[in-house]
Amino acid sequence: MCRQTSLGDLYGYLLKRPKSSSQLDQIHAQIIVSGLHQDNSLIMKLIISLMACGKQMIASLIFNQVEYPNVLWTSMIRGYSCYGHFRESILLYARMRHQHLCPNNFSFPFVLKSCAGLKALSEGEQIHADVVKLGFVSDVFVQTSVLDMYVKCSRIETAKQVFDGMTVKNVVSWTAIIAGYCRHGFLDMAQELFHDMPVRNVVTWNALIDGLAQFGDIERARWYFDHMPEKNTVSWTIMIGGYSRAGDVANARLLFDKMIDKEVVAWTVMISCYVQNGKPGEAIKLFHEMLRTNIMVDEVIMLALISAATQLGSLNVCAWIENCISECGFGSDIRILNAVVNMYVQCGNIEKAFNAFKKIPKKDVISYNSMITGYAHHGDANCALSLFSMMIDAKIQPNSITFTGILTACAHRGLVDEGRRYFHLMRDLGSIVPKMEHYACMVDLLGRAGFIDEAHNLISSMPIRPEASIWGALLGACKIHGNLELAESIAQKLFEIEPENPGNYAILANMYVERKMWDAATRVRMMMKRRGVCKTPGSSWAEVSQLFDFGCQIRI
DNA sequence: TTAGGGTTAG
Repeated sequence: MCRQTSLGDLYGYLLKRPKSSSQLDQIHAQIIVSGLHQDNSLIMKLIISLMACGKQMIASLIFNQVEYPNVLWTSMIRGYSCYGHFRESILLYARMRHQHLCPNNFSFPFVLKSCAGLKALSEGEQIHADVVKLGFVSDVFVQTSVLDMYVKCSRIETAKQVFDGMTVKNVVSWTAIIAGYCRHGFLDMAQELFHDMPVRNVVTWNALIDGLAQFGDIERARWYFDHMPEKNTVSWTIMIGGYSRAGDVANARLLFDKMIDKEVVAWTVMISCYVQNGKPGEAIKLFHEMLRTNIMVDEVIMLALISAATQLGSLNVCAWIENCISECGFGSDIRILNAVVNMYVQCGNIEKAFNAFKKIPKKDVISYNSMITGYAHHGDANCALSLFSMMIDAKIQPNSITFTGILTACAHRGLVDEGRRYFHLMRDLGSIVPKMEHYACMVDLLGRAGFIDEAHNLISSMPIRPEASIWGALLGACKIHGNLELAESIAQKLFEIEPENPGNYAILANMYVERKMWDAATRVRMMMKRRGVCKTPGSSWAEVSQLFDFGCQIRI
């Protein structure tokens, strides 16, 4: 760009929406050199372009240097909102109001979208108050945004009140409230409004079909799909997704094959359909088919594919996926990198999981949790614990899932002292209130190691009602350590809480058999028969083997 | 301003 760039040239460059930030730097420099840095119209285009390529910090600096920003406030609010910086968008709106500046009809839809995105109801309500106070109640754009904000913040009744109060409604307002009812499962209300509304567009039809498909009324969804006046790719995709959720892979594929213009979303839905319905091989096959088209692979389809590989459990496929990830340039997407760690953990290859973990440049709590849990299930408590130390050193705040992993690791290896220490550390370090699974680990750990009273006391001290699995762990410990008296009282409790679980009967009966207390064993066996527990399907292998020990006939 | 995709720790 030459130094004597005209104003027209600068507009031209900005209207082309250049993607490279170095180009934008040059344009910005040129604007300054030309003394146009207070030209709001030009700066507005620069700000939007900067936002589009993720340079919101620079956009903000430029904005702050403009003496009379006027309409630029809205540009900034819009830029933040459109590129997902919802918090910044709301904060800027607040700053604007703090300076007693008045938002315009374009500011509201964007800042309200940010509130919706964050489910920031309280902020949304304050902005709604501004809408009323500043006289935008008859603006259909603004009112529809208010309505939609309430829908997304799960305040469907308030949204309906706003809708009813609107003096002017358009197809978007009607669609927004119908989509709101669909989202919350009020399908009758949605259908009533759908039939009442004067004009419908394809978005309205799609919203209703999606609602019906989401909530399982796939046949009615199909009826609307077949009767809609015009379909777009979204309509087809919604219907395929509906069949997928209903487990109807054949119909999903039938529609997918009939689709003319398949874009990446449709491919993702079909691939996920195979994954969610236990056909990961088909998912991979379909992805290969997609690669033969001109469709661009994106992060979302890559995550669906990782899911397929995780389910498939083939290391060759995993390696191929890793290759795809680096070829596509997704190597810095933390969601993808975490999913890869999990993929190897689930496939049982802890070394490869750790290699993938090491490659994550900026690890987050999920990265650490995936790996710690991987080690825990793999029985490698030392690695799990040292990773925990690394996590603390890296200033990553552990959460309740981290401690579930740590306590599981301790329980697997019988590390009682460490388990006790981490159980207490949980509160001290992270102010984390122990949940059911933490208590379950501790009871299992203490009980197996023979600290039955301590485990029992821990259960008694629980502020939440212990689940059957907690008592089950203690019953198992009683069996290991031959504490019949406590086992009897726990078993009685379990017979009431989960009378259908054959394992509890089997443990108690086996304990009687070990002591040659035949009558007592028979009583348990009779109770089990009376309740038809033997025939309960879905027993775990541990339970089944216990039943065989007990001499009970079980049909598998 | 309204409609469609995925995922990770338990």
